[in-house]
Amino acid sequence: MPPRSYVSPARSAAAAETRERVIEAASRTLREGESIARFSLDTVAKAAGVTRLTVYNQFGSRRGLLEAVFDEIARHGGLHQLADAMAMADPRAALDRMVEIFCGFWSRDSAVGRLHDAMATDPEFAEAIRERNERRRRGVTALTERIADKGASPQARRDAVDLIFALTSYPTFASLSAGRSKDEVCKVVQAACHAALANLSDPSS
Amino acid sequence: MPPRSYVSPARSAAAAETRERVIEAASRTLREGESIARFSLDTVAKAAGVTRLTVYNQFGSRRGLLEAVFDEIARHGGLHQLADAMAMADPRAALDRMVEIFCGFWSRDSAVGRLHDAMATDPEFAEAIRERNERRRRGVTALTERIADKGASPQARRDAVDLIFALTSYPTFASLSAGRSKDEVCKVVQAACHAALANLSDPSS
DNA sequence: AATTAGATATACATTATGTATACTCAATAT
DNA sequence: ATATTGAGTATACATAATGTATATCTAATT
Repeated sequence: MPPRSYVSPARSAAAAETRERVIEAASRTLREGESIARFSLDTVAKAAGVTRLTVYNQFGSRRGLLEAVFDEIARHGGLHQLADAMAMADPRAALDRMVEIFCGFWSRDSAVGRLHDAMATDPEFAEAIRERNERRRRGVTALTERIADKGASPQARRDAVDLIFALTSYPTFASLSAGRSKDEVCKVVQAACHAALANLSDPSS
Repeated sequence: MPPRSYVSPARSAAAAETRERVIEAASRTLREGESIARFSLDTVAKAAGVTRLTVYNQFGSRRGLLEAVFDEIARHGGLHQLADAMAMADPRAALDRMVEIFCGFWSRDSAVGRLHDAMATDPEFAEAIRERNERRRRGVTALTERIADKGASPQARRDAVDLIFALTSYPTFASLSAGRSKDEVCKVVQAACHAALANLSDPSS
């Protein structure tokens, strides 16, 4: 008697909707809660109107849920604009645009801050987020290579990339956000990035 | 029958020694453990050869212990050199020295990284650490004011201060430390700080 | 009409923090 | 000398969170 497994459009649609509802409840809980420490699956489940076990059914673990929330935020965070930015003719303008896009991303949903907090307590989640940040690093590297003079040393290039990577990170954005609008932070970061690149084109150093 | 309370030199000395031993065990546990999540008072107590309740006796809470560890690290972290640095005649040289001192501090004991992780889960601990960082901010502010031209706008000064504050923070240090020695990180940060100050003295912008 | 996927109900194991109470023992005070 | 005190211990308990296990319910499919 072979099991007659099947896929059910109605069922999987309902499951997908449940999943969405849980993710929505989770990001809302992250946004409104004052610390990642108070973020429990129990709270999320209640907010979504499901059982805690349903959350485990859908995401496997707390970590799985957090990753799903991050990916959802990333989907609506405007990162798709990066492709256009990278395609710009002027690499310096492209970098400015990239900074703008990431400032928009970091500021769009305050849950990203809480997710960065979650990196501290869950090394595997931290690794997952770091991997997602590699895209930003690759973008910075590509633009830096396009900007750098032929004579610029590999070390100078690496320094510029790593510095710009740090400048465009969430922690830097959060630090500069005290008393500044998103656009103001953006300008400060852009200026700092310009300065980081100055060493690569001006051989006077 | 009034209670005849008293202070015992021998007892309080023994208690102080116990306290030291617990702090030492805690920082070692932080250093060797791979995540703040695995840092429990139970582990620390066993490592120190005392009971968990003794830890509560001495520090009141997990948070109290973490603050004590941070303060102990700060005591031996070379921050006392800041006074000399601030007294230097050339404010730019003073800032370079300040960056050097903080790079030394962040790199001296890897437990500081774990303590910064603990900020994510405990808002009150985070606030306590932020207060201790205010000293750095004040230092940066004072030096920036000494460096800035008379014509530099208040906003430009604030931007420089906040950027340098972010550049000299632990997260930036940790980010730049991937594949770099302490001294190499120091040089990168110093150069970035110089660039952040350029806008304040060169009216060509 | 039987079966299946998703969700629920209930229970349990484990790990932490934090509090409470009674106890041991060496260091003090009278 | 002897009672008392402070630091640490032993044991127990309350609470909260993650994660696993098992049986059950219900609507969608075959």
